[in-house]
Amino acid sequence: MKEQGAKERILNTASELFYKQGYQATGINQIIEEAGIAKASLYQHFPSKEALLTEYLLRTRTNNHAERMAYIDQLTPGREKLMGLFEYRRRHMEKNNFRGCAFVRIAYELPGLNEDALLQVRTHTQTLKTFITEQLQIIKHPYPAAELEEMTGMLLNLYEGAGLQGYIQRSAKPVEDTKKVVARLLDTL
Amino acid sequence: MKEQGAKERILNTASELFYKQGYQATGINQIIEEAGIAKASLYQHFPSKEALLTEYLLRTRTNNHAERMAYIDQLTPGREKLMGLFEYRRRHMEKNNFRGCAFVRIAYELPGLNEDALLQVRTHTQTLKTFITEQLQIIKHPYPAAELEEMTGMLLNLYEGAGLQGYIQRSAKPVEDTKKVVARLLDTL
DNA sequence: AATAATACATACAGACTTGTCTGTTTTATA
DNA sequence: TATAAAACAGACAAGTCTGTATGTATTATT
Repeated sequence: MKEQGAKERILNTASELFYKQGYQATGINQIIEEAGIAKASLYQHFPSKEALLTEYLLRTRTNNHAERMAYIDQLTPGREKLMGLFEYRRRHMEKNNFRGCAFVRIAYELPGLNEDALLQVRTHTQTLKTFITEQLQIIKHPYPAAELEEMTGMLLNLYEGAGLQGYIQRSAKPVEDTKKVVARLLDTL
Repeated sequence: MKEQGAKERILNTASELFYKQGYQATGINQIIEEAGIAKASLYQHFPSKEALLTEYLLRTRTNNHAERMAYIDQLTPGREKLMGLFEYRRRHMEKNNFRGCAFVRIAYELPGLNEDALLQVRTHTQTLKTFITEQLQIIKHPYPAAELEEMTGMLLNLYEGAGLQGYIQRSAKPVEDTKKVVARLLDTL
């Protein structure tokens, strides 16, 4: 059966392996073997391993965002959507065996990340930040700019900090605990 | 001049390189070259590269802790010491060109980290947690157990989250902003 | 059915990796 | 000063890595 084009199959396999094993630990040969394609075919679609990384990051960012939004869209704007962000992270962690955020992983694995890739990581962060700000403004309106920015930063830190702890402990508890704290925090607004 | 023993020189060089470039990106050959020792000498002191990693983590944990405490010891217990933790992180980041926490780096670079190494990472986290709890108890006494644990987790998340953001943005701003938020947070106790 | 594009298998280059081994030279101790 | 320990230089093994090249087979289009 001809499920999908070679290019798609390569990128799917590479993405999975990059995320699970890391970029450096994943060799071209493993990718072509698991994707079931020839090496020459890979290099016809991607000029280098690094190009594969760039596309992986781009695609993962889009996919992650879409999936997250698909979950959050069902919720009512404001407080509920904000809580949904944390709940989604909890589910994501359990589904992915506590492997953490793909972008944080890459950022830490490759200290000398090229500018393109680093931009993807920063864009991902910015997306989260914007989302948080928007929801906060729905909860409390008007929200003084300085306070709004402060609160946004705080929630982002809690979000990332909980994710990091969850990864290190291989547990959903940090995120669950943080969810409760955030719930209380939002009540004070 | 005979500055230091070969073993020390190896470990110093390896530590520096592991931290700056990452573990995988650092080769044995680079270590011996920059340390100015022979390859045979390295393998007389360390059975493998992985053993070098283990000692690196152990030593870094001890050193980091000692250095942090040397700074914090000058401060008065409670609120000031807690703020000192964040201020120390800010300084540490600037001094180290925003390369982030050595343990977080390793934890993300090597998804399949061996148990010994992972234990070092977790111990580091636990040390921070304990410190935070102690200082909180000084500020507010008695502190109900549930609330104390909650507040500890929150501060740890803010600490780690700010560090992560600072690393990604290569900026001290996230930590500085978080410092202010924490200051206000501690006032409410 | 002929042509063009795509994917195939696989050998190969060249550089890298960790770790071993041999033998020499320096250093410290008795 | 003799002996033992440690560090030296550097070749080598055995394997990995990315990327290229050659030529064949499959697929799609005209």
